[in-house]
Amino acid sequence: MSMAMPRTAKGSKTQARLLQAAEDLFAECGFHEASIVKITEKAGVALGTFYNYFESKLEVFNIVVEDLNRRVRHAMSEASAKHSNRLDAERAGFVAFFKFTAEHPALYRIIRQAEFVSPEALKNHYTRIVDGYQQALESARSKGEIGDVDTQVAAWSLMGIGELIGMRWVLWEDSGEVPEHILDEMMKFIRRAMAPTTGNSSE
Amino acid sequence: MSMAMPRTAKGSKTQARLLQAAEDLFAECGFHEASIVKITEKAGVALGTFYNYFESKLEVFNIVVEDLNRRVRHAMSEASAKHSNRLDAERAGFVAFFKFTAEHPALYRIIRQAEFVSPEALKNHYTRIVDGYQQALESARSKGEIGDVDTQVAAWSLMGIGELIGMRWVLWEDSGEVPEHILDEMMKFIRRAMAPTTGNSSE
Amino acid sequence: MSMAMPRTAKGSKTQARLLQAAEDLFAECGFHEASIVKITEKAGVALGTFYNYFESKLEVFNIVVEDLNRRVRHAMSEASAKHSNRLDAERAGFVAFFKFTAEHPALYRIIRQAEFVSPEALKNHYTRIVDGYQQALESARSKGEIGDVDTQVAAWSLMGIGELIGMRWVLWEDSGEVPEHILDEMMKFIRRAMAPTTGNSSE
Amino acid sequence: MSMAMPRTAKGSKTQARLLQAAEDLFAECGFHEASIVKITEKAGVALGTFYNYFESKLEVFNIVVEDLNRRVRHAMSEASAKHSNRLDAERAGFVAFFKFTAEHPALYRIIRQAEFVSPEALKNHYTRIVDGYQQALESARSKGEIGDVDTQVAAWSLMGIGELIGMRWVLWEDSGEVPEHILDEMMKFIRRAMAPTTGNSSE
DNA sequence: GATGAATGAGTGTTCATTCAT
DNA sequence: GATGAATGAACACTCATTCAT
Repeated sequence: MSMAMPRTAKGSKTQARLLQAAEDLFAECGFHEASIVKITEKAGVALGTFYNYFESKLEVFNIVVEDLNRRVRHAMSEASAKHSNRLDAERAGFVAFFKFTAEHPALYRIIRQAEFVSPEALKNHYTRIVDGYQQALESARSKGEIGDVDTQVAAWSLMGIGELIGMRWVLWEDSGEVPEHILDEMMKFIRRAMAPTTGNSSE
Repeated sequence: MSMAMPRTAKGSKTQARLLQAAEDLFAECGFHEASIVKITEKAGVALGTFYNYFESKLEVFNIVVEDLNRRVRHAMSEASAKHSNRLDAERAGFVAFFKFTAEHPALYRIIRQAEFVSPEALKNHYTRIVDGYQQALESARSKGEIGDVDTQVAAWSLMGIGELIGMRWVLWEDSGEVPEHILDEMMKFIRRAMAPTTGNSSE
Repeated sequence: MSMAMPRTAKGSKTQARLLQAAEDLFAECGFHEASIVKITEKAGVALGTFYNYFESKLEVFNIVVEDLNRRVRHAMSEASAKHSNRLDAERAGFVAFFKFTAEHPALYRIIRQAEFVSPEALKNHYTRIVDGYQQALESARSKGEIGDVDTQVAAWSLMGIGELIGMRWVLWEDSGEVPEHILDEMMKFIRRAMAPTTGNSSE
Repeated sequence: MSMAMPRTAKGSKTQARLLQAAEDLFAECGFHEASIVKITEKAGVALGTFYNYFESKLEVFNIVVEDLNRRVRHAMSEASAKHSNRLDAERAGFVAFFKFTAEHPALYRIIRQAEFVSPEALKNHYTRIVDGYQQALESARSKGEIGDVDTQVAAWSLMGIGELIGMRWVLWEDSGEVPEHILDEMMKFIRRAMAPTTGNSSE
């Protein structure tokens, strides 16, 4: 949240290099294995330089998490924004999420670390994404694009679906891509779950 | 996986105490903070005793994960087994899962650590649970209890839904329980997603 | 000892600010905790500026010690000077010493650090004060104001008495003042010790 | 105060070696320069071994201070005890103090460090010694061996005299001994200061 | 003259693991 | 089988000092 602002352009560059190195290493080896030595080596600066820009390893972790969170939300909302229909937007959002995941495996890997490293960060990350979902769903529901679902539950469910499908197909498969047909099936699942109620009811 | 078998009854007890202490500490402070000293202290034995029963800290971690996985699956399948209808069974399974989560926060907390500590353990954990789901879904589909869904995608989706709803309401709320109406809404969501196809079309 | 002379008035001011900051910090947190960063921050200048005025942390420490020494001796001799009788002068000197101690706890705190930081500084500090005492005693003795005491031993003894009484009542008591009756008792002690020999002898 | 008790004889020996090494090094290079690496090297054990016996560097420092304090007081009281007259006892006590100082320069050097390292330790050290003095003086006064002095002020004064004479002649002189005549003069000074009042009055 | 980025040796401390008893 | 002393590599972090701008 804080992150001392460098006073010179050179300083900014160094700080950016350190942040990138930290993100990479957290993703690659996790919080505990990503030592300051490794981070500074990767960034090509001396050990002590780290502490010119960050107060602690924890601070840099939090910054990286915040940053990833901002970026993934940006990617998702930008992708959704191109579609007027909620369900199309939904699909686009998921595709963006999976793409981001493929390009930044750091997202999953780092978030999971947060449990013990910085519990608040973990909570914030999920809450922010879900809040975005929920707002979109509220609006879609009022337009009749989706059925009369509980948007909060639906939002957390969507987050969960994306999370595990992403883990299974993006992270665990070498391709790093959710195959088209899996994506289709997933969207079918979601559409049915939230379809506008045309008199059907399973209760 | 192996875990040297104790020769005497006393030995078995010591080993069990160590395992329990390890599980507690992994859940409480995470893999890295849970030192062997702490584990042996909590178990009430000398430091060296640990290595009479386990080859390494990693081994005990894997055993704990396997154990938790076995227990949660057991709890879920036992709960489901009481119901003949798949969707009722589904609900019962989720309830069992949330109950287990409430009683063993270790499940989440430890699994997340696995990412870097023992990636295989992470994969196994999810895969086993999902495989169980999938088989149940296959069978339910052939009986017409659920629609013509892709069981693999559905299984991972259910896992994801349970995972995040559990995190949000069991782990993050003091009550440690998913409120009844949230559970209902979640089941509605799932039922609609997998409802037997009665001529509906989502395109 | 040297201390590079600033070329400009602004420079002199900066140097003075650094010296004051250093004195304050040495007194407050000790030599080792008083980092250059803290000193420059307190002085309101950039880190590097420190080295425009001082060669090293040690140099500034020595200067601070010398300075305190000069000031305390000045305070004491000025106070004594107002009295013609040695024993009255003595009392006035002690009062001045205690007052200085109260206003500059740095004196004790810094001097004690000197043991390892700059042994010479420690030695100089005490020697100079004691030398002053001794000269005054010599002169007083020749005038018959005090008895036939060994002035060197007496001088060191007086120093010791002042040192510990000051520590006990000025430094350790919140009041920061030696109570009147303690001062009186102390002076009685000293007077008797050095009283002109009127034929009494305790041997 | 605490200091984990070793469970085996070997452990006790190691702990004792570490304590001795710590005392030596604190005396030789001061608290800050006496690193754990140096201490363990001097003790001939591995770095980590230190932490089997002490919780921190500070703890070992406090223990060393307490220990020195106990020993010097023991040496002094033992020496005084042989004399029935207070003034003789006084002299013997000082001699013992100077002897201890010569053999354990650590005493001064370490105590002075305490200012910032462990202020309580500093206070305790002086207070305990002075308290002992004061009691002895009380008793001597009631027996008429010394005059009607304020024992508290006298005790702190004696402490101060011993402190500075010791520093000047034991620590700063190569001989490491207070020359006989200096000792004599010092005792004369003290005797006069506390002589039984035979009708004299300096006011 | 003033700045602040960069350095890297050094610190206290932790901890999984080994092994003699 | 149980113990606990011993190990030493590793860690996060500090700080006096240098130097290009």
